Amino acid sequence: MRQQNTMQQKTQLNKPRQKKVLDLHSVKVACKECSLHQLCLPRSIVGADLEKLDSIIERKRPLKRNEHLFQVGSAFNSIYVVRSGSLKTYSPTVDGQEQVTGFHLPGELLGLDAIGKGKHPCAAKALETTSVCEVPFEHLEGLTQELPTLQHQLLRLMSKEIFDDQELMLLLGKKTAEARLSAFLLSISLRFKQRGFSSTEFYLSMSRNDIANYLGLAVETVSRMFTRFQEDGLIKAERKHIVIKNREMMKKISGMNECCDETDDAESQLFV
Amino acid sequence: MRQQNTMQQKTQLNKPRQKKVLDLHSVKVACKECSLHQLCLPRSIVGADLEKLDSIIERKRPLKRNEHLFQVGSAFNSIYVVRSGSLKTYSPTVDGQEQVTGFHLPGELLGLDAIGKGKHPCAAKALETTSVCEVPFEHLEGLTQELPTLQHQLLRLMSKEIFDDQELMLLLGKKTAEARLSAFLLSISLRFKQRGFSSTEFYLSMSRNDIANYLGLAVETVSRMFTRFQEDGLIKAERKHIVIKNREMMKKISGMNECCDETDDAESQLFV
DNA sequence: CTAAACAATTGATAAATGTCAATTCTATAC
DNA sequence: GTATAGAATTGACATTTATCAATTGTTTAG
Repeated sequence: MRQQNTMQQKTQLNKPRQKKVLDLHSVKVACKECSLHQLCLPRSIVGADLEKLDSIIERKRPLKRNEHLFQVGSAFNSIYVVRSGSLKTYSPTVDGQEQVTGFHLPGELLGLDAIGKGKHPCAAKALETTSVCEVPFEHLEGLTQELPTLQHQLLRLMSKEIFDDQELMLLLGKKTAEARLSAFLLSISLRFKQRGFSSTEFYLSMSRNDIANYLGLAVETVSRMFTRFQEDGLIKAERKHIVIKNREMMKKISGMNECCDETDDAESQLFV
Repeated sequence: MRQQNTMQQKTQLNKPRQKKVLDLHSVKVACKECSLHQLCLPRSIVGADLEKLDSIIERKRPLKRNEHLFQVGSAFNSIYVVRSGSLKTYSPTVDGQEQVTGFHLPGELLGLDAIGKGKHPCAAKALETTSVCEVPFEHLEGLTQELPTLQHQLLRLMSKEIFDDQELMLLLGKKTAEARLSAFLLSISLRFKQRGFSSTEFYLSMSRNDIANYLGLAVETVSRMFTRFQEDGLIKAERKHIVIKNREMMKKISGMNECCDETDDAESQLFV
């Protein structure tokens, strides 16, 4: 067995049993002690400000696989930060199918798309055991009035979200199946890296079906692409366990801009 | 000749020569007198607050067709509101092509995707003679500290942008060529309607090439779809002049959710 | 541990879309 | 007004991807 960290495991490793241990019943770990602290908090927020921020954040019991964080059309009250595990967001389509709109890894946000209309345009479902921080939006908005840095941070994060969505549109709009899957894997890889996980070896928590749905392809096509990538020595794929073997070639195939590259530095992921 | 209002003409019509006329050299019309006033300003901003807001907004000379508002990679200083005319935004791709990421009609915003990194990830080019309001972001951010309503408005608008992008991703990800084009036309139609233009008859300021590029299709496919839609009595298309003849059928073809429907009320378009 | 449900893969075929090429239409420059 | 370049349309053909069907592998519930 080689070393195979799921998002779950990594989070656990980072926070070995200390004073307060993450347990399924009472999750009450202050922001200061959270394993995602460095990723999650704006650097500039410290001391008393940090206390303020911490005081508004609610920690919910972890979600089990397939449990919903919120449903389509439900009232928007909070935004969420993934602490460990992962979720997918999806919308219902006219024909009763679901359409996957995104995957959310540790340190990433959910719910920003709901601010405008005051209700969630999509549902969020856990892909594995997952814990999130809940940030009541009214409180957050109030706090931003006191803390200009926080406001700036929030605007930056929303802007990043817009930017990322547009990146993805580039992908979905134009490319072939192999370009899409390649770019998808690189995107996941980069996001893992930004959170301190391995960028060359990781577990995909989502099914082939979810990936296909997300990329606008048939499951069979995705499966065939995985096979082909493997034959071509680009990756090693054993079900959900993925090893990136030839990143450069994958970049070429995906037709990615440089901007989607590792040039992204830590700054862009900070939050609340 | 039937009545054919371009975005240009409509804007002119709404603001017949008054005290201050829009001329190509010195555009200095205060927000209060702007034809987009009702669309553009949060209702709640009045009196002294309006003056403040107005004071930070700069008005540039109109752009001619094919002129750039900003280039890829240029420093982010301001966000922009389209007053009349229209623009497209696009990114360069690896193979030197451009990839169209969006079209921007009167009352709509540009530049929100640049806040995060401090530089524009895409370029913006005028599709016709176009005038915009420039809102220096630092000033705006400062103002939001004084005016909570404005802050709320800004967050809502950014959220809407995220929401809209995800709508589009749904489209690009999954659908057939006819679904894409149909949804595209309905989207344009709805946006015209929200700005007070006709939703059944309008001019497309962008070329078939731009549309195809945007939708991730070949020009030829788009052209054939236009032809087929016409044969099927869905639309009447004479080059850029479009008449929607069977909106219901088009909705069905596009596989759109109800949420993209006319249910969108005026609230969602207000801005700065 | 076993059965049953589900997920993933693979093959054969059909349908959709892209590519190449030719033609017509439109706008622009002189 | 005419010439020219660009945009849009149309047809023939090649390629990609979806669909249908069968098989294998994996997880879950009892």
